Amino acid sequence: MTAATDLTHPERDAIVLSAVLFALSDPDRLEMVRQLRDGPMDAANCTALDPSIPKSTKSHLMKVLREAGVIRNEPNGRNRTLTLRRSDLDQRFPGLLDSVLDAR
Amino acid sequence: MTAATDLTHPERDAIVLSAVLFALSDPDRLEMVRQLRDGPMDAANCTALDPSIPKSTKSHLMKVLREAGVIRNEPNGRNRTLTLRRSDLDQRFPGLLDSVLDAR
DNA sequence: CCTTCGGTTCCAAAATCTTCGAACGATAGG
DNA sequence: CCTATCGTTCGAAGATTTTGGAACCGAAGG
Repeated sequence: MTAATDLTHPERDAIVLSAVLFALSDPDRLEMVRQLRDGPMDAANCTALDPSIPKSTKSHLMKVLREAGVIRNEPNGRNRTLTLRRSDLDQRFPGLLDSVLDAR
Repeated sequence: MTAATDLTHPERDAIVLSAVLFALSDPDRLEMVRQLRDGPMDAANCTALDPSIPKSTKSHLMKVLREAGVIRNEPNGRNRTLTLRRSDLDQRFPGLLDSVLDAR
């Protein structure tokens, strides 16, 4: 049934460089990724640069990151847990994520 | 009159991460950057994935890379020399360029 | 000079992305 | 059950990018 709770994620080997770079090229999306650096978070606590954006907009930002393979978005009770796909990204594109996150 | 030969380039410290990631997120642009990895090239020899694209389109691809601070584009006789701004990028975002170029 | 050879600029059309309200879905709690 | 909460999906409008033809520009060569 592909309920709204089962979102699709690309396999590690299907992650595409261009899509990852594009996903990270937006400041709001990058900010969210930075917040996930130290571990998973509930979506509610993970905010974009402007925390007052509508939820549909925020949902779309998460979607771009998820479809690019940057984050995982899984149901967790009545909210959702976001996880940075660190090891998948590190294996596929060694050094990329760290260099982006370390950039000031 | 700011001749067409004097194109503007951002200072090293003015290079913005988002713009660099965006510029590299296009396969055609990335291909051109890869070709510059081993040294400067004449623009005529540096091609996108599809070598038959119109010259105005190619010029636009180069513009995005240049304005993001990824490449330098300087007049050279009656053509132009493209140079990857490797040291500027390495100083500003250590490891980023290599990790992108090393990605298969 | 005049022409040719790269390449840029201008401009408008097409394609893609972003934004956000409204409707919907699933879960936990009363 | 019923409801409130958190998030996704839909759809349409707005903004940004991409594309490519036509005009233009400077440098080199006859």
